[in-house]
Amino acid sequence: MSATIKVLLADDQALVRGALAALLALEPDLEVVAEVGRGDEVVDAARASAADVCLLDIEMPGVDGIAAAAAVRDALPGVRTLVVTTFGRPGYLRRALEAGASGFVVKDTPARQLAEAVRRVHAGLRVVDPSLATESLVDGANPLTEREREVLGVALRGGTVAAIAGVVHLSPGTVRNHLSSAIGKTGTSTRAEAARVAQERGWL
Amino acid sequence: MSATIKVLLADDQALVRGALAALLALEPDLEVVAEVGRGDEVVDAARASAADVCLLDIEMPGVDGIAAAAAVRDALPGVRTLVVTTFGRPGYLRRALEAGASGFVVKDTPARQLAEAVRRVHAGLRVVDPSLATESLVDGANPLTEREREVLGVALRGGTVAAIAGVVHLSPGTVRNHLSSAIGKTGTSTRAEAARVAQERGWL
DNA sequence: GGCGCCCCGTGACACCTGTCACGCGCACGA
DNA sequence: TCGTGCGCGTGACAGGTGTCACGGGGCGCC
Repeated sequence: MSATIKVLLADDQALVRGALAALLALEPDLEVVAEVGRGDEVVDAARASAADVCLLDIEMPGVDGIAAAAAVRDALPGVRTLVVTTFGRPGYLRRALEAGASGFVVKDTPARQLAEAVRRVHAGLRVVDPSLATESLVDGANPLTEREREVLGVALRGGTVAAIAGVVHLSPGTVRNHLSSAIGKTGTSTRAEAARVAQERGWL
Repeated sequence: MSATIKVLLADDQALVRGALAALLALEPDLEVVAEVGRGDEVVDAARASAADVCLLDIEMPGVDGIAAAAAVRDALPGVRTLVVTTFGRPGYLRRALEAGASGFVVKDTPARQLAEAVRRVHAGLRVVDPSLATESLVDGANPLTEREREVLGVALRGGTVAAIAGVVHLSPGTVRNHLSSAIGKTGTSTRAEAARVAQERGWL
């Protein structure tokens, strides 16, 4: 058990990663022992560096921060994870906690609170952005079924129903039905709108 | 003429702002004299703090970083601006330079280069991310007409042709023609795809 | 003055989309 | 066992969408 808390940083933007490292380096009881730019490098780097807390951004190429948190929970049960993200979507918070994250912080929070959040997470406490905690309760669960999420995720990139059907290996008619259902559940009238709304709410 | 370079930070994410401040504070010849979270506060803050260089993020609520750069150029001709952004869209680079920015850096760049970029900008040099400079030349100018951009920008949010027509005060048929033209110019087959592609290329 | 380009509008057409109804199979809980 | 919900598929239909052709007007340029 070391005197300092060993922190791993995971963010795809090198500049932000370096900046966060500089910020945390100001704290005498924190030590940045590893930096990675991809979600699939988190577990290996955390093991190699014996990190105590992993700071994970959600938006990363390949494996995102939520999946990385789940991987850390499964592979390194003693390591805590703290998800830091740009967008305060309620769905993100819920999914992050389900993935075993101990904390959830938005990038809007003051810089000084980050170090404190790291300490709390390391102490075994849960840290959740207060502005999101209430929103998350009001929001509730994801009403979309798995197939609806899948179809809507592909629809997010545009393309026709036939193209979507090819990607998800479904009949075009079934794709239309799922899209129609998703449109109804999001209160929209177009699949483009539905995909946008669903993504904003973290339902994808 | 002061010994240190006075830097103003503009980024809507408080955490990133603080982290960048910590990063730049490591350099003895740089001094962060102001931090703002909105584009429309840049000019006033730069004037009040007598900043030499303004570090501007593009993605900001209200006035974005590009518009802020133009405002600084008009109001404070002696102040240099350096645009820092998440997305390396060629169109952003061109528009930033047109707005009078002296530099353009992506958040993917190594942290150490940021301080160097600030020094070069302060010295009157242009700093452009090399990976984007070539792309920008290949890409060329924005092929979309003003009305096409307008219509496509509204189409980005989804909604039907009639809804778009209502927003831009045009006939539905005209909206369809503009969308059709934009679809052709983007090489796509759907307005949702066209809007996405156009945004990725910085054409909006 | 012609010419080209862009903006704006109309009309028509094939095609795609969103919706509804209906069916089948499967898993789960009462 | 039955009912229920979900996934998957089909068929049909009104309405929206993308494309094309055709006008007219304004503007800059040779």
